[in-house]
Amino acid sequence: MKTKQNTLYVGSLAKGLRLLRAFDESHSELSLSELAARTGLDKSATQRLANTLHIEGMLDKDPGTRRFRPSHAWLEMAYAYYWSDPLVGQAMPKLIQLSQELAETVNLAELSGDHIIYVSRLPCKRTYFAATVIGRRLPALSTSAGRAILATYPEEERRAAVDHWPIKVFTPSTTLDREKIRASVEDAVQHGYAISNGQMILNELAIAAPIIGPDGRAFAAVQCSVSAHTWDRERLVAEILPKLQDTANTILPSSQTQRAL
Amino acid sequence: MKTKQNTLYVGSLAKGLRLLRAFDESHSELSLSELAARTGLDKSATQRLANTLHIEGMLDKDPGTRRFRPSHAWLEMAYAYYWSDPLVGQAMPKLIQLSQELAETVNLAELSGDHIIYVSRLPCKRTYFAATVIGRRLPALSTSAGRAILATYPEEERRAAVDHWPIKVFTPSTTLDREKIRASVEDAVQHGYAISNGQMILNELAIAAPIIGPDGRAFAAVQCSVSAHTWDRERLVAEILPKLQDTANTILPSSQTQRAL
DNA sequence: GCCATGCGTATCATATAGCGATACTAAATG
DNA sequence: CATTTAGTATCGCTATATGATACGCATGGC
Repeated sequence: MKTKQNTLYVGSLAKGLRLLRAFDESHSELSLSELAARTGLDKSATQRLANTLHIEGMLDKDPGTRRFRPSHAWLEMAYAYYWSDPLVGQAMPKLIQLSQELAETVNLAELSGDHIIYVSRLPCKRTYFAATVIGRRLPALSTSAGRAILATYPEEERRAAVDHWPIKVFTPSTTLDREKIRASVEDAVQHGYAISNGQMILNELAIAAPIIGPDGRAFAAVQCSVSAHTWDRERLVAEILPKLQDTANTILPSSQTQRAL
Repeated sequence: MKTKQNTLYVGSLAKGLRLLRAFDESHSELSLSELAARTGLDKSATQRLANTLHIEGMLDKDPGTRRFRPSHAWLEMAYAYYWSDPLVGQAMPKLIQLSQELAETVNLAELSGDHIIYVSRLPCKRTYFAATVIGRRLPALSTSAGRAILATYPEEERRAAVDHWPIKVFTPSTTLDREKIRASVEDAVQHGYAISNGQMILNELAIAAPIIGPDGRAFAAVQCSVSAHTWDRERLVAEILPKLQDTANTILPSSQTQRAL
């Protein structure tokens, strides 16, 4: 571990965090050796760190299988997060209102580097599980929210982002052609909203409007996703967009607060 | 730090976690010295640990004020949690359905020691912020969900819990009298549901039905909270309870999975 | 305008606390 | 029953975290 030759860097803590990050949607419970394998740490280190996390209540341990799982503390962290994010407090009542009016799933997404992360989700219809829980991180370029946000950036930055930000395949219809993405973003520049089609899951239509800060830049967006079986672009723009934009426009991030690295 | 004279315990990691836990609803952003004060660690340790957490992306740092805040990673942890909790996947579509039918706020709460924690929330009406976000931990005895869960326990355990589990005052009408709580729990034993009244916030009525496992014990509950201005106990029982119980009954925790310490 | 205070940052000698090889135990696998 | 695999425990070594100290930069009181 020569991650940093920095005296202000505590390696053991960093390793512990590696263990926590070993858990994700496809690794929801891990044994000691799986943990060791996934983190690249040796068995002893893994043992000590996992044990510490367990004692400190960050990992639950099944007495039978001896496998580790995220504990309730992981949810408490989300709770603490919410209080620290000035946007959420502002937005929440308005999002509830919106979801009731539309009777469709409404999300709040924030930019997080070159990804977006769903900060709040108000599912109104049955959908796949990943669409109902908060905290999902997706490549910004592959989402309507990401494109809507990006569209508020100066041209130079838009270019660079479309050229370099990551893309990942989720469905057969996920757009991989960066020129098509560029067109979609530039379209969003013109109209002030972005639409995506089957990027994350087939037959899903999503529309997003940016939440624009005092400097003209967005770092969050309100998004609504519906089924392509019952909706099309025209109806989306006619029936959903107005309220969506109204909502986005009334959410003004407290000026001094920008999410910094 | 003589937290544990245990060679399987990594103190630095534990201290790092202390820093994370220093953030809560009333401490949403902290400076270095506040962190040091709140954790009881000295300035140097705090500096090193906070810096590490920052480098590892667990804490954001405002370049201007140099204060730390929870990062988006805290939400990603919730996301990972959700995949690890077998109940949530089961329950989510049914909760969405229920909230649509009732047009009232529906929550999923799990027992976590002597507290309950809100695992999923589907707000349908404007309420206070804390009621709209997941991860809130509350004394089980002060909530309808906690009482409904407790009511599925054998008499001996119920007694002990009502005698010893913590209570905290939230509103002028929070019940502090343990005998009244006992009555409420025993009532839930009889009827299979619990009602609470203004425990967390004034003029809030809540009703909860336990999700009962194969062993007859519950460790989670479906809860619905409404305004006492427009609802009363009778209507709650007549109009909400049936659907609430139906929903709770169709959620069966996969038998082998019990949340272990 | 200047000094005092408080806070964030950086440095460094020291010993403690984390390291990882190894050995032990228990439970699966064939 | 032999064999493997995974979890648990031990222990001497030294790399690593420690915390006292010093520095620089703001803020604000006088």
